Amino acid sequence: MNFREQVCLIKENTVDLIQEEELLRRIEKKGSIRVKFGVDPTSPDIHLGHSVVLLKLRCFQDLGHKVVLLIGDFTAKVGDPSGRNKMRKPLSTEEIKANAKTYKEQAFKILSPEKTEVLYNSTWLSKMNFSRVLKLASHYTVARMLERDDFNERYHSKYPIGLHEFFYPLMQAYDSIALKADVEIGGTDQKFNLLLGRQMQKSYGQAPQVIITMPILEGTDGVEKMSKSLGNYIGITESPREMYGKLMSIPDNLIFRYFRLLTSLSEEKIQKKEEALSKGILHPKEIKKDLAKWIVTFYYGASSANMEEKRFENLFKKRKIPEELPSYCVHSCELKNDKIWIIKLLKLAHFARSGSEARRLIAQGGVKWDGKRIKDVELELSLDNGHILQVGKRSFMKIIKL
RNA sequence: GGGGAGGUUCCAGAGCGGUCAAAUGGAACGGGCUGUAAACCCGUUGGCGUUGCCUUCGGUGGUUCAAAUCCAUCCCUCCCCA
Repeated sequence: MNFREQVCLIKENTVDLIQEEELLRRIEKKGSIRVKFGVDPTSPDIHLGHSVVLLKLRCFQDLGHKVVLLIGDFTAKVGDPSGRNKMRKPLSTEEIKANAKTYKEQAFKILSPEKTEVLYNSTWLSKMNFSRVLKLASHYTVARMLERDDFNERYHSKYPIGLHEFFYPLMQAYDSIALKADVEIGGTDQKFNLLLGRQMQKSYGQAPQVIITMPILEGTDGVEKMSKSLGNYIGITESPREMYGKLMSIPDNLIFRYFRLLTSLSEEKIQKKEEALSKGILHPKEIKKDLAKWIVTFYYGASSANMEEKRFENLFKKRKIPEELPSYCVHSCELKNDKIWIIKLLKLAHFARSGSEARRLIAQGGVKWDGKRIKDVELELSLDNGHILQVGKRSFMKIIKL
């Protein structure tokens, strides 16, 4: 692949690439360049949203470039104010350490460890003395700092901005100087920080880094950005089953966005699918199945993906009861005259948290016993072996007498 | 330091003496429709072997036949001015 083609591939699906020509020049000159990606070891669980940037880094690695995974163990003590309207609470050293470890493990599901250099910014930041900090700060002005959306908003709505928070972008910029980064990549929410890195490198007599921003991925609800706290995320350590199921439940308008940002399927092939969909040749469900399979295969391999696909078809399309299901053993001491009251069983099997909830489920027609809908809340069930209790459309449990 | 607002059920947020297990919205759950979805429609959302009873509206005490609602006090949050 020639250099120009490399740049085109890198550029795919990015939001910003500043400056494209500079990127080309550096690749031509060096062959292999240093791509910086900084992570905040605050929440260790990586989800598909984070994977967008990681996959782009992987793309760099596949082209023979080096990724510098920078763990912001020092900056975590400040907390990135990006997109926040509050100060973050600083983490303890132990938490940071533990998070960094988990992060690395998860990131290497995507990145190639051989082509990744892991560094910690405490290495140089903890050695900064006050005069060096002052020098760093003198290269930037308050007014420019306040241009940043989140600071601006906080400033005008009178939310407190810790003075130390101004140092977050400065420290991040200093990291680029320390690393002599050729490229820095991040989500679009990082644009300000990334640009500042460019400017500070110039102030320190270095060639300014190329910056790349990647889109922020919407979560499974299709509206909000994917995040753990909103509960609309798909974690990369989730089981193949969860992952497949969640992917199948994303809204249709997200299918191609996910294809572009989460798979390495070529743009050309994605466009073919889009076309086939709009012409009605392909059903959206089929394309979504493809997507789910792609992603599950990436993380767990083809056999897992095939298994989940089959299971899914059986469960949802054919409405069959899955072959393997969790079971619950009823202790004989719970039985009266060899029978158990349905309400009690629902509570024991954790299908309902209270008797009232169990009654509600039955009243609403959500409970089935061996496939037959239960209507009577007073029902007493006799348990010989292997009955199946179903609540809602998807939860099944085999009930066994102990 | 001075002034003001407020803490209600999962969340947001009404209620301001009885008709309140508490409006409305979000979320969740169940049913329907479907492609498994989304959207949409209907229903449910304190507990109890449940036509009735019991416990909830920041904590504690009080007024009253009756308190989420009134009073006192304590705790906590937020805003404005300095």
